[in-house]
Order: sequence, then C-alpha cells, then structure tokens
Amino acid sequence: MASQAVTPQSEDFSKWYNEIVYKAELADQSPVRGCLIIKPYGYELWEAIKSGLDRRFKATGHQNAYFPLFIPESFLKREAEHVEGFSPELAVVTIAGGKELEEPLVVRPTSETIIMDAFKQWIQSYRDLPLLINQWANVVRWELRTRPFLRTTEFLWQEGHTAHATAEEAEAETKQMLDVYADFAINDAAIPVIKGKKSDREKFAGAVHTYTIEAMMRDKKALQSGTSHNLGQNFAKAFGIQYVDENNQYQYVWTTSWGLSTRMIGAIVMTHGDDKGLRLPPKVAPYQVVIVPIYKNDTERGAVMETVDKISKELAAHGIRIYLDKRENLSPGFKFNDWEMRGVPVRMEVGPKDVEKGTVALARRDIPGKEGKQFVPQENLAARVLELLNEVQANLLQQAADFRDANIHDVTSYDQMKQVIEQGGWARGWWSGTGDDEAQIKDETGATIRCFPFEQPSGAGQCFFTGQSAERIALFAKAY
RNA sequence: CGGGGCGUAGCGCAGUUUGGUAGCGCGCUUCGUUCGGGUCGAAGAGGUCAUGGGUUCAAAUCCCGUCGCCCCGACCA
Repeated sequence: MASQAVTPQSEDFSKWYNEIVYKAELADQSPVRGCLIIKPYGYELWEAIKSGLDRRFKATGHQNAYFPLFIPESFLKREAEHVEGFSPELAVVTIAGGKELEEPLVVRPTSETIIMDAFKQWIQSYRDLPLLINQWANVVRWELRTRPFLRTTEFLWQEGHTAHATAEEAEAETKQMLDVYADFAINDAAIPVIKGKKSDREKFAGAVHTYTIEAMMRDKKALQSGTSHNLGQNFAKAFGIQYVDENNQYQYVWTTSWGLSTRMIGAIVMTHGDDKGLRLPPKVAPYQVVIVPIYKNDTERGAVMETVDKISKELAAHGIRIYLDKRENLSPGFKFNDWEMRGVPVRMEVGPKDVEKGTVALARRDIPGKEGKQFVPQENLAARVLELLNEVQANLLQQAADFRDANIHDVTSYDQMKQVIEQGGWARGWWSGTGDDEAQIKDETGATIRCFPFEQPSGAGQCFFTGQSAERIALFAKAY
C-alpha cells in the first residue's frame, strides 16, 4: 500500500522522485543492479502510453513486427559510428547451452542492425517501398549510472524502422514521427515538449541527423523524451539494402528509426508531480476516477453502495476508467491521501449526505484542498465527469507550459547564459559555435545543447558565445 | 571508475563508542471501535543482525577479508 508523505521537491528533487516511484507503486527495486520491476500500476501507465502511440503509428500506416533479442556481434560492427556509439554499453552472451558460442550474441541495445538485415531480404523493388515497421520490445544498455525509468539497464520501448525510395520521403517520415511523438506528449501526456534538431555531438550513433522532443521537468532540467532519426543511406550501404527502381536501376534505400521508451513514465512523474505525489493526466491515468464510499454503519453502507453501484455502471458505460476503493479497514481520509499519492485525476466521494441529497463530491487532483472539491448532482454525472477530466487534462498541460515558459530565458552573452544555467533555467540564444565550443560549455556549466528548436526567429543574430554571426538559435540546459 | 553513505523484522530506524544472547515506529494477523482529510484500543505473528574467517567463557558490537545497495560526479534513450 502506498503511504505517508513524501520529501518535498524543494528540499531534494531527486529524493522526491525516487520516493514517488516507489510510494505510488509504479515500480520496485530489482535484485539486479540498474534494472527495475515495473509494478501493475506503473505498467498500466505504460500500457496507456503504448496504446496512445500504437494508435497513432497505425494511423500513419505502420505495422508491428518482432525481431530477435539476440543480435550477432558482427552485425553491430557493420556501421562504424553505430558500433562506436554502442560498444561501451553492450551486454554480450558468449556462453549458451554450456558451450562457448562461435560468434558472441549481443543483447540488443537497439535493433537497427538486425532489422536492416531483414529489410535487405524483404526489399527488392520500388514496389516494396516504403516499408514501415514498428517493434515493441525491451532493450539493454549497460549504463554506468541508472535511475528508475529515466535510465535503466533494461528498458521497454518502441522502435520504428522504415525504408524509403528517396531522401525526401525518409526526411518526411522522420519529421512525421517526431510530430506523432509531440502530439502524444502534448495531448495525451500533457507535456509541452519542444521539437527540435540535435547537434552533431548529441545525435544518434549512425544517424545523419536526429530530431528530438525536449521536456522541462519541475526541477528545470531537460528530458529528451523521444527521438526520430534520419539515417540517410548509412545503414542501407552498410547492409546492402538496394531496390530496383522504375528504370531498372539499383538504388540504395533511405532509412529512418524512431523511439520512445518507459522514460516517458519518468517524464510524466517529473512534469506533473507535486509534494502530495503523482498527478496523472486523465488520458494516460490507469484510473481516471477513484470512488471512495463513506458510511458509518451497515444501514448507511447499504444505501451508499447501492448509489455507488448505479454511478459506477453509468461512468463505465461512458468509457470512464474507474476504481472503487472498497477497503473496509481504512478511513476515507487515508484513502484520499493514498490516491493523491497515486495521482488519480478525479476523486469521487459518495456518503450518506449524498445519498440523501442526490449528489456526489468530486475533487480534482490538480487543484488542492477545498478549492478543488465540489458537490454535484447525480443526474448527468458522466457528462460532468468527462468535462472535469478534460479540464484537468487541459490544466495540467497549461501549468506545465507556463512553468516551462517562465524558465526559458533569452541570452546574448556567455556570462548571461551561465547565470541562467546556474539558476536552473534553460538558455536560448543565437549559436554558431563548434562541437568543441559545445564541449567547453558543458565542461564549464554542465549544460548541453538540447536542440535547435524548429521554431526559429527570422533572420540572423550574433552568437552569444563566439560573437560571430549566427543563423539559428539553440536551447541549452542541464539534462537527465 | 573517483568521492560519500549504508547493510539489524515487509518498510524506516535505534542498539556498535564501553562485548552479556535484540528493540522502537509503521505495516501485517485477529477482535472490537471509528468512518465527509492520514480513527482508536487490545491481543498476536514476524529477525541465519549482508557474508566468510578470527579474537573471546561470551560478538549485531572488537579485528581481517568478501559481497551488495544507495547517493554525488564523468558516459548515455
């Protein structure tokens, strides 16, 4: 059972985060270092994320498939940058069935290589393109330092892999899938992400370029919440994926890949959570409404439960995800706190007074205390609840957007930039520096380029770092 | 891999300085009570004190070793 209060965010954000993860019963520690046991409540949240994304993938023409967990070591080595990027964090199986393997098998850190090998078989003609595949899977990266959901040795994700006839189509796909992620993040997870392009230093190993959605957590650190890569012909050439075009000429395909992981759960926790616990956006909340019945004796209990039954059926019929907290041994007050910890968007109280007056009490998680509580008639309750859920969803997004906007600052000099970063904000400024300049800034301030936002001012400006003329602005921040 | 901390009941901890056969709070079980913001009471169950060795009449406690975990940094979805 979830329980007592949590360390305030202002006191120790990192401690707050860890406590929320365990107290809201999203996850448990695992016996294996860096891994995570995802508990039912956390997994239901993941399932909501999955279904929100999967629906969008299908709507844009993608199909799911599944590729092996084990990848021949030699596959990883075919794309130079790719192997260089991933080799330090690979888990490799060298013994199986009691015998040393002829070729070690890598536990997939990502599946570009094994999927490209399959694509090579599947693609013969331009008629086979575009090939639009997605996979829901677990992957393993032996990270030095792990944090629940944000960075774990094993994590769950989806990885999309597509092949196209032209560079333009591949680029359109890369952008489209970033839009899909942003649409999901903003409209379902209520996280106001910023779309942009990664700097060369931060792009995916093996990609021509990488697009990202970046979110601001409540400690003002940035979290890369989803990425979409244009792989150009890098993998096509490494794996020899060619098709015959309309003129009977061999051409290499253009590929993309894009992924979003259980890290999104961490993003939701850190974007919306407060000192009372989790706050879940209704669209992804495992339970949208928790019903707490209130009574002091069997007579009241009978009447209250009868009303609760009737209401439950009505809400369920309208597709509202409800949970009836029937626990007999706990007081209503305890339950209120318990469900606030777990972030349920709306709490419904049904007591003797409600039975008498034909009302129920509705309390919204996004507005604390009495302010957020109201008594409403039982008539048309489902409609009222749906409306309230929408309000909560919109308000969480609004609060997060306001917070983010208040903490992004335009800078015109390095001194100013340092000051902004020191205060925990994000710095936005004209940039014409090199990768080495970026490295120096990271060294001196801890901040990195999160992205070059798609939304750019027109014209040009002066780079805050080099003083040279610059054509684009960059967003700098400390990141997870 | 560097720095710091910690391994004692399911969880959080005290006990270690000064050796004497293990305790507190929460949770759990049963009964009663209460129930519109973390009810209250009674009775219970539950521990190879991380691990291996050593010292001692006697070790959670002292000595030597090992393992694990957490936090902070460098690497990363």
